[in-house]
Amino acid sequence: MTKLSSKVIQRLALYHGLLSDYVEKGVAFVSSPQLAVMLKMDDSQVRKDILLCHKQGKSKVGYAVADLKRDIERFLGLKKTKRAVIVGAGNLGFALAKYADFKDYGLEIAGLFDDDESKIGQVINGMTVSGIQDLDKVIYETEAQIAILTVPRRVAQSVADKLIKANIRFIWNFTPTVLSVPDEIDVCHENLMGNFLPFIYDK
Amino acid sequence: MTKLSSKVIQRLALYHGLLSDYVEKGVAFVSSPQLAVMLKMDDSQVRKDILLCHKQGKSKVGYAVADLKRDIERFLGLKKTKRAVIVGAGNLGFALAKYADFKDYGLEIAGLFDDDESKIGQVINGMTVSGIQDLDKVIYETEAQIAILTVPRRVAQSVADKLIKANIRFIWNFTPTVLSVPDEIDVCHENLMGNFLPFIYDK
DNA sequence: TAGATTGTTAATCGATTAACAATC
DNA sequence: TAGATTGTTAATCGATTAACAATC
Repeated sequence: MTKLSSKVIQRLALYHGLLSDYVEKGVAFVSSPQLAVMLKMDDSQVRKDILLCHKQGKSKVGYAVADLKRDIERFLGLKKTKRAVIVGAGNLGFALAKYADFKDYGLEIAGLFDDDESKIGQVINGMTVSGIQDLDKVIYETEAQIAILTVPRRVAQSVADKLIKANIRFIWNFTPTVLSVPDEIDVCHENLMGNFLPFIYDK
Repeated sequence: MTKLSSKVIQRLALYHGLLSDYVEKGVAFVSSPQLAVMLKMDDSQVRKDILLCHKQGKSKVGYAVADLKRDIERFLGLKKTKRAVIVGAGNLGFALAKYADFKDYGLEIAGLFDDDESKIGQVINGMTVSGIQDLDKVIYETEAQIAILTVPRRVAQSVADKLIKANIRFIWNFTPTVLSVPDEIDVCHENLMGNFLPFIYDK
């Protein structure tokens, strides 16, 4: 199969979110023009994306909401469990630790870490904040492959180095720092301000 | 001038961030291949982007760090003050209220709001949490055009409606909900899990 | 000079949009 | 039936990459 582009995956995730809402409202069918209007996009794009994972659209009525939702979940592997540790127990780390929607995507938080003594031992969402010294052990025991990096920028690179030594494969980077990492490590840089700038540029 | 694509703006913001680091380290010149390696991209892309705002590259040495940084700032209007209110004083709202980097981009937080009595009056980063009933007044007085939405998903749409009535033009949506808004309102949907999924898909 | 780099054009690549027959 | 929608191909559009002369 041809490799999926990031954009397709992102769009499928958006459809999936809308479909969850429709399921909740008890709507049985939804058409590509309907989805397109919600997302302000082209309806043939929607159909093309959906065809990647779902072959049962019905003329005149559209797609069966529950079936399509399930097919997107399978296609994107949303039900597969992915274990992650959160490093940095500041407000952002706490916010992500409490983020209920992660579990809809199979993302399971296996630990929450900080090097600040005053934070260690705090309990958030049933999880206790551990010291950085326990990082290796927890990553090893839980087989977590993902690290969510929410530390202050000045320590971002050094913490990333530690994570890589502890065998983390994916770093979800919420700091504004561009990390230097070996090629085999995937970094998802959550460039907040960069994402937002295009919206206010020139307006 | 032709309209800039989002991608170009995002890349310029990334160069800008790297240039800040170089300024701090006292590096005077940086070349397009150097920047390209850091960001794992093509060097001719870097040159093309830079040419949009800076015409003084030097053969053999590259670009003057300080000058290029300044030119990107002017080009993207980073020094122009943009006023925003944060609605939702949970962990994420607090994290963003404390986010020091916003001011590098001219984003000024003019207020922090919540409808939870126990949060109203709390002080964060020199700012006091106000009740939602004060939203209209503060938006009017500060002329804030931007709202950063960090409320729970179930109230996201109704709070967005309030914001639009209060004359907000841009909504930076950190909830997982796709908002329905009139055409003249710009929504930047910070689709966290959607951004991350492409990185772990199939791996 | 030799070699590294910019500025710039041309070629390629991929993503989006338009169009429409087939379907119910 | 008439009309709305899917599935799918073709056309368009835009973004990325390759290539290289000019520069210092």
